[in-house]
Amino acid sequence: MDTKTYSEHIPAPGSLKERQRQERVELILQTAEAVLAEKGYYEMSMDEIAARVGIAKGTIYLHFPSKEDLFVALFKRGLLSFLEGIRQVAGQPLPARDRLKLILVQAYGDQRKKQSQIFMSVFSGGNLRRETIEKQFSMREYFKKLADYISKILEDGKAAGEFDDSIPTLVMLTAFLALLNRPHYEELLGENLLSAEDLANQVGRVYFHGISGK
Amino acid sequence: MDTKTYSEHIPAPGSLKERQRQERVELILQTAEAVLAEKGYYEMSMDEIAARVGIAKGTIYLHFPSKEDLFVALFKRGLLSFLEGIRQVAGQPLPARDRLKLILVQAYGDQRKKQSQIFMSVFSGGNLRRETIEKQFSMREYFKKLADYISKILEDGKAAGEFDDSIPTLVMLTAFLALLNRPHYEELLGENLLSAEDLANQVGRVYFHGISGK
Amino acid sequence: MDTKTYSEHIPAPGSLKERQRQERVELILQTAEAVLAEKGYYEMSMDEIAARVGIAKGTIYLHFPSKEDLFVALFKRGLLSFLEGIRQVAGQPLPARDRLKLILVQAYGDQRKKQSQIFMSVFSGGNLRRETIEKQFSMREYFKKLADYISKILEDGKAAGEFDDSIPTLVMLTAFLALLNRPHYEELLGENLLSAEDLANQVGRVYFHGISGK
Amino acid sequence: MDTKTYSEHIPAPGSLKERQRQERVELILQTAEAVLAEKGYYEMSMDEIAARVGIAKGTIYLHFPSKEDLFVALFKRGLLSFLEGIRQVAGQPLPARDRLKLILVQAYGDQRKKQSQIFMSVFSGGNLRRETIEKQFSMREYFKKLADYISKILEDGKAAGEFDDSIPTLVMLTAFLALLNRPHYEELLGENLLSAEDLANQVGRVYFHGISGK
DNA sequence: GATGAATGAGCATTCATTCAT
DNA sequence: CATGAATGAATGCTCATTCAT
Repeated sequence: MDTKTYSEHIPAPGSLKERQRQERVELILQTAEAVLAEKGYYEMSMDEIAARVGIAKGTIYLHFPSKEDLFVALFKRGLLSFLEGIRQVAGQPLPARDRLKLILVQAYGDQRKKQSQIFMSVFSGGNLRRETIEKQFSMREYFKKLADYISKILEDGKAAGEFDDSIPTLVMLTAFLALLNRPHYEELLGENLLSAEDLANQVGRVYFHGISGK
Repeated sequence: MDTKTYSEHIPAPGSLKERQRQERVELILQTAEAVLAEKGYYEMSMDEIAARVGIAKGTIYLHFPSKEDLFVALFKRGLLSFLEGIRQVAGQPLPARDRLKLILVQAYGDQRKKQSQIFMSVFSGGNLRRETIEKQFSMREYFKKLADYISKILEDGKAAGEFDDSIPTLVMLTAFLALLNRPHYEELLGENLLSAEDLANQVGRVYFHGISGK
Repeated sequence: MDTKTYSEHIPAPGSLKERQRQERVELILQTAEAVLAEKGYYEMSMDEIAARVGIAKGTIYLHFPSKEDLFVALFKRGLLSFLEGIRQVAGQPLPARDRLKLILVQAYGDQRKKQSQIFMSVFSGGNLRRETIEKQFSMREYFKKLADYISKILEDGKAAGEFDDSIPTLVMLTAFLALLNRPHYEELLGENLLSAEDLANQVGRVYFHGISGK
Repeated sequence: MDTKTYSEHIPAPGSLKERQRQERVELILQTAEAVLAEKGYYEMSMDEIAARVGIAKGTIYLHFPSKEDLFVALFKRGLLSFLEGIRQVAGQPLPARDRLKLILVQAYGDQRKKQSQIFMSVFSGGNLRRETIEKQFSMREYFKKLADYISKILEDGKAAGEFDDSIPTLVMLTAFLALLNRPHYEELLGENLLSAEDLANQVGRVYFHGISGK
């Protein structure tokens, strides 16, 4: 333990104060999210976040003990949000392939969910900050969950005769995970970016049927 | 302008001086590559590079006007190396699917080619440093080439009856590009990382035949 | 001006309110004393004091306009406490040398009197915070008193034939004052710290008889 | 080991570069010494030191890895300087009491030696920064030396019949060490501060003969 | 050309103090 | 009166970049 908080106030959960605090924290998180998305971890400065929120720098430190902690909070939020999306999809009474497609859609964009995006980008961003995150909470457990949700869908699909049960689930999973990163290539190649849905459809089509001729 | 060194004095191309300069530049690039791979852009310091090369910090600035320029040089190198790998594969007298699998292998690892790795990691690392790079040279042109090589293979495949010619090449291409990022999930989920080849096989299998039952 | 609280409203001296205020102030002083003794001025934080007392940080500022003022109040308290100890000793019907020895004991330790300790430590701590203190109240007057008490004892001793009256009282005083600082050397050199009394005895012996052979 | 120096340059001991470096370091030390003496550790800022020296802040960090290190260097310097003074005095062919008096003079002032002063003030300044110092080098060993030099003189004195050999040397030493701190009382009490020599004479007189009447 | 000491803008973090509730 | 969230000036430290030698 390193923190030197002396005043550990535990306010009533529903009180006005507490609600205001929550709002403040939310505002900071949203702003930081935007800055992080724009500039990345190293170029996101506490000064800028504070300025954009319209508060003093010190105020951020009232809610997050350090830049790293703020970042981890952001990442965790993204991860949980992403996971929650998947959980909901996984439980829906739809054919396995439709569920998978919905997951692709979520991963590819769904602009409403910048949170997921943050998660995805950090996530796929190589070794960037991984160490930092690990120090604070175990991602493994959450990734296990993620993998479990997807594996479950895949197995549902096999059971329902939708998917070829001669292919090991793990292989299917691996390929699917590889597809989750939205390719950055597009921005570079092309004029018009595909919508999350269109992209998911194209990718999904291949995922399900492959490209081979008969 | 494409050259990144800014020596005003252009020595005779084959002279001793010039050869030594080239070696020096090469040494810097290789070292920086290693550091970049280990620590990422922001934690790669000019001091460390200089120390590892065994030259003075100022000397780096004789060859690269800034850290960003050095980075861009590195990235470009990686991109060209990757592209060259693809060009070679594309030209080989192999079935299209084998050629595609070789490309996957190259993207997924091929530890001998740290250069490609650098390229891939930066590349898939979200917005990281993209701006910077764009300022210096147009990636678009190179990506166009990359896409062209792959599209060519896909069309070869269609012509040879290997691939389903009712699927637009662009769709195939999009899905293939989405697969090029090696998923980071592995490290998190699992015990044993797959070799580049194994991973390419699994992913390739799905890419070619899909996961659907008949 | 000597009072350090700046409440504009002066309540009836014996009222309940006033008594509670006094208690509050006393509690703050005691706590601050402890923190100051433990951590020193710069590492004593208003947050910690408030937390230890169990009040809000702002409340401290109701009674002390600034950290410096709080410190000065503490110092003054220590000084007065030390002075009071000396006053009591000075008035006792004991041989001069016994009274001096008691003063040494008080200066060297007397663990019960943390207040005196605070005073002594700040006091002997070089220039530390002197300016600050001077801005707020004149120590000179109190030191004059301190010197007067001791000089009086020394002169009592001369009159009683205990001390050599060919030595100017001022010289005796100077040497005595020099001895009042407990040497920190001990902690560094040695195993077992002497008790305040043992140290006073040894130092006193030399003070009274010197170290010369006959 | 924590340092991240990459370029560990080992220059020729007598080279011009090296001499310049020494001068620079010396200048920083002297300036820092002055600031430390004026303001104490916590209010000595790296900015101020740099400004006074007329260099950039970063330059200080070229020579001292942190503020703490700078401080420790300063303290060590003071300690060694003080010790060296004592060593020289201890070896002189003078009566023991004259040697002790010289040591008092040195401790009390000798304005030329601000270094010793720094040492003395930190030293007597309570717990201030002790921890910090200990982390970096063992003071104990040096204090042992200091105590040894003085003990040696005391025993010389006993052997020569100057001092009463019925008093344990340790007692003599303890009292002497207690006298080493120049009393701060003076500044407060009096108009005219005594010169280091006058003070040493007065204190010495009492130390040698005590204040008792016959 | 090399060198590496010097630079200084930039950044995370702390904490005494204020003031709206 | 009491509170404690908010403030923001201050500070230690880093590191890409420059330039005199």
